[in-house]
Amino acid sequence: MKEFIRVMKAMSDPNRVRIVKLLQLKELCVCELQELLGLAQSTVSKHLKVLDEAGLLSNSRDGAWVIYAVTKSEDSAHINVLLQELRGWVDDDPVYVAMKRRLPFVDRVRISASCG
Amino acid sequence: MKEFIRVMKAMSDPNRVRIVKLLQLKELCVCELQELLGLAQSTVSKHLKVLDEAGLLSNSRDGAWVIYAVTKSEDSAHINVLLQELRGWVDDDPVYVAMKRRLPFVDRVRISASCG
DNA sequence: TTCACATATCGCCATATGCCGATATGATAA
DNA sequence: TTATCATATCGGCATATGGCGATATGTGAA
Repeated sequence: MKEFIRVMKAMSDPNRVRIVKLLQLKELCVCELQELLGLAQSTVSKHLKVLDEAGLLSNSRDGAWVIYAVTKSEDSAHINVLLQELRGWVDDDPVYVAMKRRLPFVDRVRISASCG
Repeated sequence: MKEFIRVMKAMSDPNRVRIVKLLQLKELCVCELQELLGLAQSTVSKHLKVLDEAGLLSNSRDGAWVIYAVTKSEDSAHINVLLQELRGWVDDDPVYVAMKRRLPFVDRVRISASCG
């Protein structure tokens, strides 16, 4: 029950849902999400923590950046069903649509790749 | 988005999840749910309103009782998927298991059927 | 080491949520 | 009609949540 509630609570906020849906399109670092969402960095970080603790996201470091992605592990089939269902459920949210449009133009400059 | 958030919020409370799962076994009136959940009547009523407004439940009158049931309408395929997923997801919650065991022994006396 | 950037955490505030008791509404029985 | 039962709504209280700015931590560049 606890796990289920954590997942539902995690998905109970529009900005968190938008984060998940953006990550379903492309893995992103915190600062990219911050720019897309237009929220304070601390707020984005807190949202990511909530999603992470619900088992919805995974993350990895790339230099100074932390790259977040939708979890791909097969250990929670239920979560995968929910994420799959989400794809077609909330595609018409205007705020999300606008973010999606801006997505290609938001990119970090990778320090580790910009030495040359 | 709004509808999705409403559904997620509705499913973000353990007692509401238990209500849905009990109703998946058998349609019930408010007083039966009240006894099973061990909550105040006003609290149960409020929970039912939240679930109802999320499109998860339907209700009908039977005399003085209001009988609640899980919605069966096909108009929201997403909700049906979620409800179906819920069946196998939260079956091990001890509180729910105890309620399930008590379910056969909790019943209203239907006024309209107890005249003879 | 020292600086700058990316991220995480902390403290605070406004609002939302879950609970209850009290009360209003709806329906049946007397 | 009046009394009673079932349900819904209201008001209040304690806690949870989402937002921000300030600050701490982690990483790479100089």
